[in-house]
Amino acid sequence: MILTTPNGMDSDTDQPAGPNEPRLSRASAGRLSLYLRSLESFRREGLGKLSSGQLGESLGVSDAQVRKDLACLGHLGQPGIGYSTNELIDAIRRALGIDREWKAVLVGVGNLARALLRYRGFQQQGFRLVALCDNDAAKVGTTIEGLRVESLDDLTAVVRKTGAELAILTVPAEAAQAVVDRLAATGIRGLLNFAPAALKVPHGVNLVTVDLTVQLEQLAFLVQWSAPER
Amino acid sequence: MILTTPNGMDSDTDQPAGPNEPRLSRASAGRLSLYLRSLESFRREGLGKLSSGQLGESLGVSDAQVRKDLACLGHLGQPGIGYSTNELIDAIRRALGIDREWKAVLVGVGNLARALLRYRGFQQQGFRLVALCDNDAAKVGTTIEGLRVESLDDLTAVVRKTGAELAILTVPAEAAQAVVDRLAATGIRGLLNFAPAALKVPHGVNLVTVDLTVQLEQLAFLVQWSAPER
DNA sequence: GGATGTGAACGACTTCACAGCG
DNA sequence: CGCTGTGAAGTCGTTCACATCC
Repeated sequence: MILTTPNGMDSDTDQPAGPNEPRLSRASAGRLSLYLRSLESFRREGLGKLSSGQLGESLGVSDAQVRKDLACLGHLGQPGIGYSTNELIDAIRRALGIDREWKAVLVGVGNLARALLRYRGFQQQGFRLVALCDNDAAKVGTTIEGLRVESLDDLTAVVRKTGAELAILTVPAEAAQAVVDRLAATGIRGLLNFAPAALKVPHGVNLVTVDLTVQLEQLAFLVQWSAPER
Repeated sequence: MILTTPNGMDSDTDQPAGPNEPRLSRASAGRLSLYLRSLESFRREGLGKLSSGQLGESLGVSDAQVRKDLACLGHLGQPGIGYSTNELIDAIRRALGIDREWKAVLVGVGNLARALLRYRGFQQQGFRLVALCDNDAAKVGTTIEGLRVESLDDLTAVVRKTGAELAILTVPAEAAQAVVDRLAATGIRGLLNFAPAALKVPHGVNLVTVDLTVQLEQLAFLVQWSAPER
């Protein structure tokens, strides 16, 4: 499988062209995650089969869009019948690369980090937080949710020992780039960044940034220019 | 100003067509937030003027893209010179509707809520958390960061008294839809949802969902299908 | 009949390229 | 000359419509 690489904005995932299977755009990948969430919910309700229309409706996506997205994963649907919930879930997890466990190290032990540590949703999707790092000497050595806080200086050792491939950044914006550079040097392959900063990552390291302020601003924008006049 | 309404996916911001100023796509709006972050950083460094190239480079956006985005805000650039940092910041804040204070009520007092409460970035961008609600009787009446936790049953009164227009949802996925319905009834106009659930909002209420698991999945996807074979 | 898979049409967004201004 | 603003061209993604299969 190969993914299409439209505009950049973050990450620098250059695609070193593999075999020419049907391409999976990043937009599709984003929706696949959502389909997965819906499908799991449908499965809990005991629904074994569903149509593109049903799946789409729950998310506000057109049936055609759903079929297009799913078509990339192979011939999973049966005309006249629909898709098997279980097969879809498996196929999507495979396509997203989450049909296995991913280990992540959490860098920056603040309130957000604590919240993420206690969040069960990550585990459920196969993400495991295996280590904690911070440069605050007062925090190093303390234990949170069963994990000992390690020094930032030991980053390389920690990554190597735990085998973490991903890192979650919950450090202040000013410190973020420096931490990224150190993380890149450890061979980490993916970064989930919560700092409100535009980060540069070297080739081969993937970056996804979640800027909560940006999300709030988008919301304000929508509200501001939507219906009822004020 | 009026915004273009491409595909839905979340929110239901129907655009009741206003005067035909240059349109601001949602994609552009997302970038404007990022420009803003960069511009503030440039300003802190004392940079009074900059070009579309400089601004774009810091974010991995082409200079042409930056100019196109900024062109919607009026004639701000001077050929041969560039843009004024201050003017740009003001114009973007106006365009995004954040040239004023937005009050928000936080519903669901868990770890994430605590992290958000302590996060200073919101205040800095003009977002103020003015109230806290939870349906857990054990939490009601306690105080966090100077805010008293109110009962969910008092939601309407709380919203009315504080004048909150936005709500931030940090409740479990199962509870989310019910809370949304109650919030919608209070006349809230925007929702920032952190629950991993596909929510339905009535007409006139705007929704932005931040699903942290989705973001991690995107990252796994990128790493999985990027360079170095494993 | 009911639902999939898919080319073709369409629309939105991005990049290109250049005229025009400071 | 440098940089903006902008039509034109190009690319990407979504919707339509229908042949096809159960």
